[in-house]
This record gives sequence, C-alpha cells and structure tokens, in this order.
Amino acid sequence: MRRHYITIKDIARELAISVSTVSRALRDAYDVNPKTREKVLAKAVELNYKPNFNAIGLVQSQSHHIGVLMPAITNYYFSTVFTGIEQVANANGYNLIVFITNDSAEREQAILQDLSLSSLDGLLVSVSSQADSYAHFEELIRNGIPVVFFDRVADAVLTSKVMQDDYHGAYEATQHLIDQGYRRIAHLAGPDGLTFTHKRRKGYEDALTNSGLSVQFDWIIHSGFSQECGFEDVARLWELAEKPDALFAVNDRKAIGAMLALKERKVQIGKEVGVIGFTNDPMSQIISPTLTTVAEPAFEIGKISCELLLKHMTRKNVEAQEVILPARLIVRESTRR
Amino acid sequence: MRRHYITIKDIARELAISVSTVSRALRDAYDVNPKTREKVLAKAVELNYKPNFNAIGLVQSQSHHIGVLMPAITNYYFSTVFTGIEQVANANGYNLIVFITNDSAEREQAILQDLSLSSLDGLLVSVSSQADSYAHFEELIRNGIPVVFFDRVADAVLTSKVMQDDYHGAYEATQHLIDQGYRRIAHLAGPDGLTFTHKRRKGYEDALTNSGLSVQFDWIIHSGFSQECGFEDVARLWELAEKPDALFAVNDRKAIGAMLALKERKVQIGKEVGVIGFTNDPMSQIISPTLTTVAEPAFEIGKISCELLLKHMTRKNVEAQEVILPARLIVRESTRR
DNA sequence: GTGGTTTTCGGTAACGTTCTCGCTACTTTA
DNA sequence: TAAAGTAGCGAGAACGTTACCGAAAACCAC
Repeated sequence: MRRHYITIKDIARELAISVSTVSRALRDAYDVNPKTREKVLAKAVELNYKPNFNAIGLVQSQSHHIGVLMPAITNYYFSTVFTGIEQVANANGYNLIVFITNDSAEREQAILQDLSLSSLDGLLVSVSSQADSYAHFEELIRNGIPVVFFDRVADAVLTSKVMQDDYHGAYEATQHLIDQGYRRIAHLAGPDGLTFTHKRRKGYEDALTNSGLSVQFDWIIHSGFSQECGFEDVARLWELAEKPDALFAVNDRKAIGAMLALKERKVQIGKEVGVIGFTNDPMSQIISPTLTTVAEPAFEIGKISCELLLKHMTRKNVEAQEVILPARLIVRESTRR
Repeated sequence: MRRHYITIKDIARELAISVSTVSRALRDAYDVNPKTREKVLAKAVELNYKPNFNAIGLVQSQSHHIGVLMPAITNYYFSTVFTGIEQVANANGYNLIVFITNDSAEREQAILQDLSLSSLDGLLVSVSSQADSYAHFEELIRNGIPVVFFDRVADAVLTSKVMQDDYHGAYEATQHLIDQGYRRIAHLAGPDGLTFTHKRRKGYEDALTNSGLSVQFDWIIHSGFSQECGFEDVARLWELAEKPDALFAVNDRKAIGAMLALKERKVQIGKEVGVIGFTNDPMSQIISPTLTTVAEPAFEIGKISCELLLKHMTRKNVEAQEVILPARLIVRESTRR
C-alpha cells in the first residue's frame, strides 16, 4: 500500500543544496538567490515533483479543502449552486469535499460527528429539513473552522448566511396571482422546520392580507419538496368544499406535481386555476402550459457563499453577515387567463 | 492560522501511557489489553478526540479521498451517478473530492496537472468530449493511483470502465421506431470524439440496415448535448428536401430541444414525426407528449464504478474489466401514432 | 522454582514539509 | 580599513501519527 513519490529531498540531493532552500524556492522567493530558485524550479519540473499536501497540511494545520454539506445534488437548484461554489473554490486553489445528507437529520449528524477537524478549512452548509440540533456547527466554529450557510440556513447559529429573497419573492408571486384576478389562493408550503418555508409563507400571507383577502388555513398545506408531494396536496385540496382557484407552490417540482394532478382532473391550468412555482427549474419551461415561477440566482448564491467563506477563512474576525439576493418573477402561461 | 486540537499525545499523557499504546488501542486491538483499550476509548470520547488525517495520510501515504472528475453536475445523469458514488464511498469511509471540467479539455488537463499524487487514493472519471490526450490518466495509474472510467470512457487507457449498453440501447430505440412504422429515421448524434457517440450511432445504423433501410448521411448530425443543439439540428434537417419522419436523439435534452423545434413548426409529435431520446431524464415524463426514451441505470453506474475503484485500491493487481449495464426502452407518447 | 511462551507495552524512527534561528560571506558605510 | 549590515543558505525541531522492534510482565508447564 505504500508508495514513494518525488519529494523536495530528492530535489535537494540532486542539486546538492538543503531541503530548506528547496522549500523556500518552491514557495516564495524570499531569502533565496534568483539563480538557485531557477535551478530548483527547473529541477522540480524535470522530476515532475508534486507537493505532498498531507505533509503541508500537517505542519500548517490546514488542508486546502472546503466541505460542502447539502441535502441532495440531484436537482437543478443544488447542482447549480454547487457549480458556482466549485468555480470560486477552484480559482482559489481549494478542493471541494462533498457530503450528501439525503435530507436526513441522522445522516447529517453522523457526517458532522465523523468530521476530522484537520481535514477541512471551512464548510458550506444547507441544512436538512428535519435537523433539530445545530450544536455541531457551533462546535466547528468554536474550533476555528468557519461555516457559511446557504439557502437552508440555521437561524440560531451566529455565522454568515447567503440566500435568495424568499419573503419578497413569495410576496410578489402571490401579488401576481391577485393581479391576475385569482382570489382563492392556496399555498403548497415546504417542511415546517425550515426558515425559508416560513419566510415564503409569510410573504404569501402578507400579500393576501394587504389586498384585503383573508388567509384560509385549510388552503395552506405543509409537506415535502417532491413532485409527489405537490400531486398529493392537490388531491387533498380538491376534497374541500371550497376549492382554490390558484396555487402558489414553495418550489417548481411541487408546482409541477400539482399541475399533473390538475391535468388529471381536467382542470384548465391558467384559465381555471393559476399555478406558480419557485426556483426557475428548467422543467418549468418544458411543461405545458409553461410554469410561472420566481427565479432564484442559484449560481450566484454558490459563488457568493464560497467567496464569503474564503473571507472568513483567510481574514480573522470577519463579522457574520447575511446576504440576501433578489428573486425575480418570471411570468409564463400557467397564470395567464 | 494555526490551530491546536486534541491529539493522541493528550490522551497518552492523561492516562500516563505511551502514544504507541493509544494508537493501537484506537485502531484495532491487537497487542493491547482490553482494559486499557476501554480506558483509551473512553478518554478519547471524553476529550472529543478527532484523528488528524494529514498525519495518518503522511505516514501511510494515503489520503482516504477519492476524486471524481466529470464534465458537469447540473444534469440528471451526472448528479444521479454521483449520488451512487457518494453512497458507496461514504459507506467505506472515503471522502469525495469533486472536479468539474465544464466539458473543457484544457480545464481537464489543468486539473490533472495540478493534482497532487498524495491527495487522492483513486479517481473516477468521465472524460470531456473534446479530450485529446489521456497521458495524464496513464501517469496516475503508473504512480499507483487507480482510475476507473464511467460513461464517457477513454478507450485507449487500460483500466476498468463502467457504462450502459449504448449499442444495444440505440439499436432497440431505432428498432422500436421501425416497428412503429417510421421509415425515414434521423439521428441527432453526440460529439464526434466520444466512444458512446460512436456506439449509439453504430446501434442506430445496424438497426436500419438489418431492417433493409439505408443509412442516409445527411440525416445524421453530430453536435453537442444541449437542448439548443437539438433545436438547431431540427432546423437544419427541416431545410432538406426529404425530411425525416422520426428522430433518435443521443440524449433526452437534445430530444426535448428537437420537440420544441417541431412544435414551433406545428408538426404533430408521434403522429407525424416520432421522437426518441436516451437517458430517462425526469423531464422526459414532464414534456408533452411524454418522451419515449432509453433508460440508463445512472445510480447503479455510480455505485458499481465506486465499488470497482475500491477493489482496485485495496487489492493489488486486480485486472481491468469492462462492466456494461443493460439499458431499457421506455415507450411513451412521442412514438405513438 | 526454572525456563520458556505469550501478552502487553514503550522507545524511537519515519513520513514530507515548513519554520525558526544561526552562521557565513559578501556588500556597504563611515 | 574596520565596523556594521544584509543576502543567502543550512541544521534541526516540529506537526500527529504509525511501524518496527525490543523489553518487561504475566502466564504456563515441568
């Protein structure tokens, strides 16, 4: 199992100089003659020297690794956020270690439990929807490993957070439905434990009351994020005596599930019942009628999260900040009468 | 930047025993009294000891990291493969380091160039479509770092590969079109450089000739994987004097782009022109008419790739093998007349 | 009891790198 | 021309852990 690679000792021996000098030459050229530096660099290329990050990490107590902990990667939003993270991390010479929780609180706990403090310089997190304890994150931060939350944030933890404008996005979405003449607007909400679930619900409720419409609690259904959940939510709503004439879903997948359920009931989407989602998943342009939605700047969120984390990692005592990026209403056919 | 954590030295000091004993007790209990082992374990929990993987990696010359190098992660196929990889890696105590090439050969080269040999125990790869040189992979393998290819494999490199049955999947897809009575079948093919592009094209061509149909070269268009490419390909095909009456696309996104182009031209999909894709992207069930496709076992491919890599990593001289998983035709509306 | 095993433990080197400090030799200054 | 400064380099310790080997202690059989 043991392998031997070219080390700075090999370079030193071949050039008959000390390892200290080689080490200095390879990094930055202070206290080293330009000529020797050239020689070292040339020899390093010749021998195809690659630094041993374990050794560097050991002596500097850092790893050049950033952790990314999130519920899933098989959907548009998370994979796009991740791509943004990757771009920034890579440009700054950091590698990404990915942990997928499958939206399970136990899994999240287990991952954080096993996490070696020495193997990560920082952590980007979107919490699972059933998470109940955030002690592990606080422990990480206490131990000098910065944590930045994105999208699904843990309010209680004092650190930087990056998210879209959930409240105003939801408000605008609901307002748009009202403007289109819909009056009995239901909300297919997300899991109860998440911050943005509440923000989006609040935006929905405020838009209703500000227009003089009452909030009807049996038109608000909390469930998961999947297409199936949206489908089932409609089934429940359509058992009510007074059915809604519009649906505001917490995300596009749920909205799509809802649309499929409406189609099954031969309900004309748009004309009879308006549907609006959240995310701007590419699917929203594929389904017919095309889905009105609130676009989240996923790629930007990834980039900014990572940039913020790097700031926390390199500078000391950067104070925690909340970055809220604007969400944008995109009107399509599903809310056109 | 320096941090201090609990080490085995701390445990040894508190228990007044040697670090060697602590080290043995924490790993596996040979040469250590069960009682002392218990004491060590208890103290480790009490002090919240976390092993330093840099130090372990340094002395054992391994990292407990597996690299995953792929063109993108923002699509159904790759993100699902990745989830499969993650499941196996995690179950075996390995972390995943992700590299995204954005399907750029230069980017891929740069990543491999910078790769520290000590920071990875193995690598899973899906090559970029413009890749021209595979020397870096061979160098890795020579240096004792196993490489396993999945989906987009590099034929020339002698190592294990995992893929779906591209040839038979394409053959079956084309045969299905023929069985449905389509006769002028075009192929929206993938980039020319990739192995599976050729396999799928071969399957398509063989199915045609075996049914006595001729292969018409202006009905075969090679382009990228995106929806836009599919859209443009149809535009080109519809300029021809003799238009096709069916389209076999190399993947679902392209098929969907093609469907959008057909809809724009008021062509009735299924009835007038059949369309079939490849992948079984969830979008294929959302679009209407729903898209007939060839399902790839993406999750399985991820799992098996990682299992195979682990085998190469742990056992010596495991011989390279090619695993080909069956692809499954799923008939939907887009090929129903 | 004596000699020989076996069990259990500790000392020390090693992994590849950086870091601190001190030394030499050359250059500058008065 | 001597004193002072500076550029360039090397020796050795340190980072946290495992691996190897030898020694002490406990056990066993006769």
